[in-house]
Amino acid sequence: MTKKQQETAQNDVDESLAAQVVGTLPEWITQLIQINTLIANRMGVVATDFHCLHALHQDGPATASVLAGRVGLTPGSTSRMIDRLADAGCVKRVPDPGDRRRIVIEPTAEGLDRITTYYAGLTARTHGDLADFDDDQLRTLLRFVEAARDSAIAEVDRLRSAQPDE
Amino acid sequence: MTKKQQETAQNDVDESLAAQVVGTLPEWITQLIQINTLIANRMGVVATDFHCLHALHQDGPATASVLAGRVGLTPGSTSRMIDRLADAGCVKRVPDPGDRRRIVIEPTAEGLDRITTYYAGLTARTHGDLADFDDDQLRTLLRFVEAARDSAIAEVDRLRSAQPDE
DNA sequence: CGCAACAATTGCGCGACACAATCTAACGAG
DNA sequence: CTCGTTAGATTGTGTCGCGCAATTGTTGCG
Repeated sequence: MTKKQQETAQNDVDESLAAQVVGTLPEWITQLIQINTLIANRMGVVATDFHCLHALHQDGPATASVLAGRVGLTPGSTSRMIDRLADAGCVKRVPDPGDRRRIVIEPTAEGLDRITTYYAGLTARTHGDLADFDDDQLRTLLRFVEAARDSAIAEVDRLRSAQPDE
Repeated sequence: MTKKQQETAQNDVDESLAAQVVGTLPEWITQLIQINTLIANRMGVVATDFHCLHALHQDGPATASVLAGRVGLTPGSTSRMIDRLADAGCVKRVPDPGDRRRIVIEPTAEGLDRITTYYAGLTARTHGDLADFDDDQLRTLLRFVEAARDSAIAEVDRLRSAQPDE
């Protein structure tokens, strides 16, 4: 438990710590999913809609089909989802002048405001949690979070492309 | 950018780093939700069912009504969800000998196996990500993840209890 | 011995999603 | 220039999960 450990001991602790981190993540994820659902319901939309609004915010405006690929929905479901988000005033359909088949979906200022507003509670808590860490530690956290995000993206791609039961 | 900074400069960097972490989290969450949905579909159940199975795994067996409270569903929906999970062989209903009204839901070994199996991909990636950090850094990560999990739990409680539009 | 309270389960309607068909627009071949 | 093909978005149709309310079985209290 001291700071100076042999490599073996350190490896043991290392694995134990890593396992603890990995074990805590699902508990965290479970709660985050709950939060997303609760926030979406408050916005008068479904969790998927909120997810879509997130995707628009993060990766920028996109057409319906591209958006369908991002959130993992069929084009038909995406079209109706856009209807709901548009009715809620969160997104707007912008026809593409260059190609009249394409219709770009972009979030409205109101839609983006709602994301930050409804997320404010969790954001504040997270900032509070981060206040306990110094600069170097924050860099460590950022490095991990970014790596975990990239891993999650890779895992989504794998699950999407791989055949079921394989 | 050097290691010796005035307090003001350090605070600036600090806030910037914290903001980066906070900003990255939603992107991560979005992917994690996707993964949960994809995994659930592969298991032949809905995302909510998988969520419920998680809750059983984390907090132990529970009755239907308690479970309903954990996952945020009505008792009726919970009952049918248990039907689906039972059909899939992931949980079993165990009558309480002491109170014949109560029926305890507990995950089967097969159900727990499926969680670890389907999560194996992401778990492996996460372990790979964590391999880049030393012991002290892992402690930092663990501390943050646990704090974030607790904050998420607190936020769920807040959103549940608070009135809509407030 | 009723009678209220509790726990789990169904009857019912709403709505989100997948699948397939439809419609418009752009592109390419002759 | 015209027609067939492709791409993109939308709309019928069915399925199914969920919330709400009523029902059944069980416990405990007066």
